[in-house]
Amino acid sequence: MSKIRTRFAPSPTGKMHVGNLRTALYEYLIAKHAGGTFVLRIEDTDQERYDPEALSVIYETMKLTGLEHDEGPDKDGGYGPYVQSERMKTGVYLDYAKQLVEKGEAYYCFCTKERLESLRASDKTEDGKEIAKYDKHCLHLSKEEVEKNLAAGMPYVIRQNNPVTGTTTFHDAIYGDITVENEELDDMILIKTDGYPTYNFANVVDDHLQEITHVVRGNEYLSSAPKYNRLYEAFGWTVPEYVHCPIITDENHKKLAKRSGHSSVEDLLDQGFLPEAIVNFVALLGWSPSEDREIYSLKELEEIFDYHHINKAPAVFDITKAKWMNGEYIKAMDGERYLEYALPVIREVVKKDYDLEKIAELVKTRIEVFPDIKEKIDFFDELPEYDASMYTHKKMKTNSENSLKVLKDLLPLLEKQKEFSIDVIEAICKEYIAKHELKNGRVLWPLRTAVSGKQMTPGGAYELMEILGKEESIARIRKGIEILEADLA
RNA sequence: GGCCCCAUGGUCAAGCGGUUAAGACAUCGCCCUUUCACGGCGGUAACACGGGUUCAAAUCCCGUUGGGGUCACCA
Repeated sequence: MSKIRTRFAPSPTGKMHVGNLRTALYEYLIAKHAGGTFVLRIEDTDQERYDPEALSVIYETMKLTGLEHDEGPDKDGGYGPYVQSERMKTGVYLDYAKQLVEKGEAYYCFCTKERLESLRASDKTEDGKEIAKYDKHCLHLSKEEVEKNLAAGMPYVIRQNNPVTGTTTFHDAIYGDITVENEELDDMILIKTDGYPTYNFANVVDDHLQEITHVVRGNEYLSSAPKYNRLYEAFGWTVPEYVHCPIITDENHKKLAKRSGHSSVEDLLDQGFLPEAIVNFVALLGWSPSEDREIYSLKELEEIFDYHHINKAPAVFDITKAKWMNGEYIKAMDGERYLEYALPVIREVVKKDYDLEKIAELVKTRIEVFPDIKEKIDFFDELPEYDASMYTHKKMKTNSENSLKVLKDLLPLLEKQKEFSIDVIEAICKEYIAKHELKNGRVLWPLRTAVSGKQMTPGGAYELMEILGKEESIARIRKGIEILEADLA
């Protein structure tokens, strides 16, 4: 068996869509699983939408997610160039297109855009949708006419010449054999007026020349696959293994689009997702391992990935589950790297001179994505306004009166302390609790409330007081006493 | 609208003719606990419908319904 070669062939036209990432990931996994080669090829045949920034986004994303290519524009493997605009300069696409013309599998077309538009306009369905299928107008041009037009420098395209009878069948690893009527096949453009090949054509030519064995793509390409297939057959080339993946949709079951807010890797990164969590999650969209497990590193995926287990049905991108998974990754992060991510977020909220690392530690098991941190620590810099009713907790058996007593009793004990470490604070409280034979909650609830002004905090009274320090803690307890006294008055 | 694809809980999904129809997220309850989380335990919840084939169908076939995709000198 020949060596497996897969390729990721993005167009640098915008952000990296999660569907693209998944395609890239599967291509990568198929190659790596079999010890094959993963190629990066840049398909920049659309000079109008070309965006140099998008190009760096591609490299950046690949690097971040660990999908390292074995060959590409920056890594020659003998199958270059790996950028289509550069390949075009070699004239390959035009040469191959001409070969097809000679075989009668393609033809020159001089139709203007205006004619094509009126063609579409004249062929509308009831609901007003256009049905676009070229009418083979230029197929019937005589050789002389073609030559004359060419010599006159008339703009032209080259179109594929599909038969109007019979059927075409192609094979897909996931969907099996699919057959369509040739009548349905549009004579798609191979070479554009600007001389560039279309994606459709360049893709086939390059995949052949670069000896790509497995072609993964989203199933939105399923309907054009027969046309690609005909191209391979027209050339007499071996058809690669097609692997069409189910589409990724939003919660409304529509193709995941920008408006969802999380359609691109960039969006996800901005929202505080970890690259490895994104990879893990996306791997499991439309594919599942045979064992019952959810968390996989890229390395582990390489070992177990089997593209035959890819699903057929579209998959909803469930941001809730994605967040859960990200939370799992955060919990498992090593301290140093965690801080790299957490600290900047904490600094946005906490400007005072507190021990930010301690705050980070408190919050680590309580977040799913990093921005979650913010609302959990907003009480550090400034004690929020709060009501005396916060001191009343049924289960803790606390109310304004007994809370007031606790705070008043504890205040002098705490004030005495020189060192305000968690151990010292805890010892004082424990002693007080024991002495009065109280439940922990009876004293710790009021204390935490006073010190934070919130009903939910990361960590408890001890941790918070230690971070806030003696001065601030005492001040907040005093404030609490004030609030309670006002309430009872 | 034509063509193509798809159909197991709210979501991701196991399942390949005989199962008490897994598991995960979400949700609900309990335990742990100074709150919230974490962790642990448990519950609710699914084979779209109708015909076949078969001793036997979530699994195979046909139809219906529903959903999606696609119909560019974009990829």
